[in-house]
Amino acid sequence: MQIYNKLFSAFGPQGWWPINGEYKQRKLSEKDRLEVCIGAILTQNTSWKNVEKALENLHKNELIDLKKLAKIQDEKLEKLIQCSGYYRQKAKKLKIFAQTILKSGSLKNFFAKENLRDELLSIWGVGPETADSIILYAAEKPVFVIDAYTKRIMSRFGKCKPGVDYHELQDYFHKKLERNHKLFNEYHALFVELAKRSCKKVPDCSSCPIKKSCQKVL
DNA sequence: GGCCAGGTGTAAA
DNA sequence: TTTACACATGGC
Repeated sequence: MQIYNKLFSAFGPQGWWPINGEYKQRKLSEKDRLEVCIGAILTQNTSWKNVEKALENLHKNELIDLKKLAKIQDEKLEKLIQCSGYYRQKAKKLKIFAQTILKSGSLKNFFAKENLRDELLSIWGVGPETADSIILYAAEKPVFVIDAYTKRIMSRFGKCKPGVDYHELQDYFHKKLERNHKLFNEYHALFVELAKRSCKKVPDCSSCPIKKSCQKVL
């Protein structure tokens, strides 16, 4: 919580996860939530910049739509999301995702499932981070999202080992923080913001790609 | 030109 | 169970 407070006072509220190019505070629509899911898959090991372009292409073609995604031709979808990298894999992932959700009828129904996280993880192409991003940012339920930034920064802060296991670090946050999806949303966004910034000095960071970022808030 | 980006699935050791 | 590798584009 101390780190959170430092980050928050340094960077302020992030209002995270851009929907259709802007930061929304209001209640998410079904389409908003679907866009978040699609974004979560497209951003796998990929910069958000590239994902934004792909999302824009999908919007233009009215493809933020489960039924359309479920049956679109592979080649067409691949072309639209090409700029986000791994486009053949991701096209397949999006289709499988849409087809799976449709079995429940809607995202709303799917999100209401008791064991939502396991359901998500059983979908091909959805791993722990993608599943948790969807739960936190689309379903708005409190799970803490761990990503490469979080691991790196926390190990810099001496809170974990560099190669810490995903769930081990997630448990750390779950035990320390109150279960509040807005807090988790903000916290994860602050980590990403920190990682994007630059700074002067940190002990032990000579080879860290984000060495310039961390010291500022320490 | 090399490294990194809001990872995941698969197959070999 | 752990490790290595494929997947692919764009920015710096």
